Amino acid sequence: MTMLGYKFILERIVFDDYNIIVDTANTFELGKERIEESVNSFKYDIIFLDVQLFPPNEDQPHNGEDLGLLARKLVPESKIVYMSSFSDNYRINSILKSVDPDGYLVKTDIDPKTLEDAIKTIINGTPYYSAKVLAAIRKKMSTDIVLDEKDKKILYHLSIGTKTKDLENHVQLSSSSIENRKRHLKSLFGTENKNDLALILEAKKRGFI
Amino acid sequence: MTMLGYKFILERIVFDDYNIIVDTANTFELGKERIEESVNSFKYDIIFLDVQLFPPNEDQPHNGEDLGLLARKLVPESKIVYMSSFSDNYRINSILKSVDPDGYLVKTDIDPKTLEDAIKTIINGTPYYSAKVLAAIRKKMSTDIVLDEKDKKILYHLSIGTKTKDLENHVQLSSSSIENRKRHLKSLFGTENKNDLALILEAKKRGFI
DNA sequence: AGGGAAACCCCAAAAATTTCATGGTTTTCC
DNA sequence: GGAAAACCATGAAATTTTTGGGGTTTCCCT
Repeated sequence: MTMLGYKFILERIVFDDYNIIVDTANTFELGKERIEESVNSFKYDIIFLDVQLFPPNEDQPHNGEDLGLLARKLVPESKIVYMSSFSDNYRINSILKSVDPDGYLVKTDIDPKTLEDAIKTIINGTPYYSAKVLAAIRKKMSTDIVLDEKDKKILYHLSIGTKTKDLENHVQLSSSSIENRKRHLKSLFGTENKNDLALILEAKKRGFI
Repeated sequence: MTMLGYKFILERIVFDDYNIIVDTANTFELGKERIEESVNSFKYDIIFLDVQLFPPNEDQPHNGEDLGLLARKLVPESKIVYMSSFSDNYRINSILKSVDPDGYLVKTDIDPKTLEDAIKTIINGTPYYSAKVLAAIRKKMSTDIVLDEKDKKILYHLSIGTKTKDLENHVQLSSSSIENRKRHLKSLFGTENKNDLALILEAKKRGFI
């Protein structure tokens, strides 16, 4: 439904030199096919992707990030734009890093007017990020805290409720090293001698989770 | 002259709820005064700053970055927007990190229309970065190379022509450690067994210089 | 309130990484 | 052609990180 809504809005935008035609696909497989077909025929100017194609409890292993990576590889000349319904910093940062899309729009940020702006900007070669995305980017750019993969994993697992003693199974470190790193993280985020919740909240506030 | 031009353009923008009045200051000292005065009287909604207030050969130790940091400290409620005439990634990244301004406009990116957009966006609480700035940000966000201060200094000094053997005077490392780090940098940037120029060009291309 | 699990802290040894001095080879440039 | 600079390899020293093994404190459940 929302996909069709966007198709409708997009096709009504008036351009000077362009005329918009929207193809749609509502599963990962269908999207993959569309992209693969486009390789040897008409390349899309812009490919819009949803970050989360399915509810996470489905047994589908693929998501919008994979599709973006595929598109980047097969049709690097097509612009890629994400339209995500949720806006957690971690996901945004992860996709900006791995896919490096030409645009990222959080759905609650956009209306027909800004969508039009976004498209015109992106066609023009300038990336477009909506307000919530810019906020996440800004947080990332203005911090000088850098975390390696292990630190990120620790934070992530703590945030989903994994117990410290069970972290060893996920992070490939001894328990005392994990304790060390947790201490270090807490000092980085200024939550020394506070509990894990304080650490997670601060890390979230600063866009690391 | 350009300052007056901006004042003129800004004061002609029509807002629904706002009415623009522009104060100006064309030296660091004057700008500092204006900001200090504003603390106990009328706070500016937006403070526009030029990155480079003076030609670098003047004996003035202060620049727009210092002024931004001062403003952040004295009047945190005022938005800060940089308008820079040059657009090297290093400077942009540095200011985004230290001052974390609400906007950054490269002068060649903007015209009266985008300036108006920028102001309305910023007043609205969303940061605004012009095209060249977004390009720099995008590069930064999509790389997973992280350099510490010493690496950055090495790159910077190499880029301005400092000889490797003279780097010891600037980086507080032994010459062989510098050689090591240079080797490491070249492998990070994929310029193994190439000369320094190749390294610098690649680092520049990726937004590190 | 009592007891057990988890979280937290401290320390010293082991392991890994980085730095450094040394001595050599290759490249650059006048 | 020759000297300076750049580059490379190696092993020892210094630094940082990891690890195990103590312990105490906090949390949580019945």
